[in-house]
Amino acid sequence: MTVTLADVAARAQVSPATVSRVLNGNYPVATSTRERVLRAVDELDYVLNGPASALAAATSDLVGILVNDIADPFFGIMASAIQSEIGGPGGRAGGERLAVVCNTGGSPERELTYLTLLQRQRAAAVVLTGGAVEDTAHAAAVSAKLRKLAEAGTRVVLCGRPPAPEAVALTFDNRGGGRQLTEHLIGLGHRRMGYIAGPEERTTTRHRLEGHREALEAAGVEDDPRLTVLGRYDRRSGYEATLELLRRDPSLTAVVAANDTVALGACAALRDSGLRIPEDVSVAGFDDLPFAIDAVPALTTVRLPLTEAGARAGRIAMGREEPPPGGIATVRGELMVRGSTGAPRG
Amino acid sequence: MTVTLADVAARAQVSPATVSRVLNGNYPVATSTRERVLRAVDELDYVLNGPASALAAATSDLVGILVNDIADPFFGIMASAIQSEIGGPGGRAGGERLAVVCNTGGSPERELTYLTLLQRQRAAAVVLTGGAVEDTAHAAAVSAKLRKLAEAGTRVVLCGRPPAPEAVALTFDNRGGGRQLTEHLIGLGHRRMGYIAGPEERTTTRHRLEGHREALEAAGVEDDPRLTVLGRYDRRSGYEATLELLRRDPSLTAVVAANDTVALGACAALRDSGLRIPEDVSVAGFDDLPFAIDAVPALTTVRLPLTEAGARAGRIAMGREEPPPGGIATVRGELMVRGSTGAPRG
DNA sequence: CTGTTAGCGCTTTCAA
DNA sequence: TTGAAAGCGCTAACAG
Repeated sequence: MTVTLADVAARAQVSPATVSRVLNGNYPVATSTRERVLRAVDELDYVLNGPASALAAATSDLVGILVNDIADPFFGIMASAIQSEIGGPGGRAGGERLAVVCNTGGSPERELTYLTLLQRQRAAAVVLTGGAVEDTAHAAAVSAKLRKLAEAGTRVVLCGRPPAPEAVALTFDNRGGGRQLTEHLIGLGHRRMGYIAGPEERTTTRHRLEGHREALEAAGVEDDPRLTVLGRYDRRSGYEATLELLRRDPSLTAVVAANDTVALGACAALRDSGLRIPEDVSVAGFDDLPFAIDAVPALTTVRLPLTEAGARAGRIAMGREEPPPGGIATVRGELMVRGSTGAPRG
Repeated sequence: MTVTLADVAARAQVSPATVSRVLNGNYPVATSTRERVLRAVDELDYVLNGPASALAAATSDLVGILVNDIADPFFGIMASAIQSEIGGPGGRAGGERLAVVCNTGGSPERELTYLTLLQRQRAAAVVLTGGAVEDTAHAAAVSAKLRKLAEAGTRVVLCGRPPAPEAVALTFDNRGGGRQLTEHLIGLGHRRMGYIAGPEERTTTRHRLEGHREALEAAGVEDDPRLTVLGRYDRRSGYEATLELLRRDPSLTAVVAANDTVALGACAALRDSGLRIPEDVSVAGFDDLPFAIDAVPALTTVRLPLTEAGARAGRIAMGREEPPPGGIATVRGELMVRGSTGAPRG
């Protein structure tokens, strides 16, 4: 019913082995033979059987990219960059790799499930993006999984995620970025700043917050715990947290958000409260996603080179670029000062 | 070296077939036997070999989701909804399906490549999202591919894409949405409206534009071809097209954008040109992505139920919901009137 | 409810 | 440069 390699071989009057060699292009085959085979492939409209091929070769063309939230451009941009370096020629069979992105939704269980599924598929490589969850048990489970994947020959790369001994890592300097941002605000004269953090157990959350606190401490500014609110990485969280902060301290002059999306929610809450940005309250985000510049006023934020980092992670995953020395590279953010931050009122 | 099903069978003192049955859960097995097997699986840390399993069963647990631009939340939101209905228990082996998203980048070649790759993997289902490219040759090639996939037992579902005889389709009523939007503007008194369209060959572009023109015609408003500019579905395109429209006709009183992202760019261009929204120029978008409400002023747009449609497409792809009668369902958009549109000046 | 027995379609030594 | 043959690890009849 479905066309097999044997059918192609028969038609091209060669052995199955030869067809396989032509298709994989990793073995010398006479030009005339190759052409005959290729013609037969075309005529029969043959499509290689991936599972069979993967079974025999003990490795597949699958490359998995794990993201926490596929609806968030932060991940979409990275995933796109990673994929752009993976898809296209270069794979084993037929010269193509199947770069696929898997959405964990930020759930540790789903992360593990996807890792297992990719392991089951004998994936050629796996790239994990974004912050990790800091639960000890989960971290250990992920580590164990990554180790097994690596042992089975799967290349494991972390992108925008803290280093792990089992993998090559391109890490974002979230702490440094957070520090720069708060230093900027302190430099403008702010002393009472609200901080809207992400989910508690996420490394990204912790590092950005730590940077914020480092800056406060270095400047001798009091770190009032009531001015920090935990939330999620979405707009709504920014909106609600801002109202809460305003309730706790109506005199605050700035709001630092865990990321740009949260910052947008913060802006909306401030506007709805009749406060002007930045005259009454300054707002800062993080990531510099494309929409940050379209906020009104444009958002002061920390630009993370998502595309560059993703592309590099993709190349490393494909073995087309050397991993950084020690297996770890830190990618820094760049402070983008725009209209949403200014001197405090009064 | 790597643990196989036979190892598990030996350890559990049963036949390989029994282990397989336990793992696939699609066959009666005595509870005590099952437990013994499960224990052995655990003890040996066994992971099923996906390719082997797919080869033997002639189908895999892979479900592919094709998107035009993974960095665009329009697709991210749909993909997330689709995945949420697919991942999790219910699959064949180990009860899990591998829902993966593939980023075509809007390229017809990559679309075809991914389809071939998924065909090669014997994917259980494929969901194609977003507008199609209207090139005859490409359309034919895609049709042929979809037919082959369907013949091979892969379920094919289109989500937010025009219907095709080879598949079940949930189509967005882009034409109707476009019409509503322009009717709304005409109702406010606008007569000179600029239109920023998407890429020429995309069905989404054409349908939305057709809706716009239908509304103009129905109201007897002149459709000046100079007021329509083609572009891409991104912010920059909206920015540049708006400047161009302003150059062509400084008296225009409204700009209708192909989607929200483009509308954001249009807003930026208007602001940079010293024009107020909506006092000087009204702006409208399409899709109602999360950030639309955060624009200043909030964007008037057409809300598309991306999450609902995606979830439904996912269920249909899994065979957990009946396809709509005739294989086609039209999903309507809802006009969201917000602050970015108002009566024309003067 | 469980075991036996053939393959699934391809890759890859090993020979020629 | 090509062919023959032996599996890769699993599933699915078919018996029992």
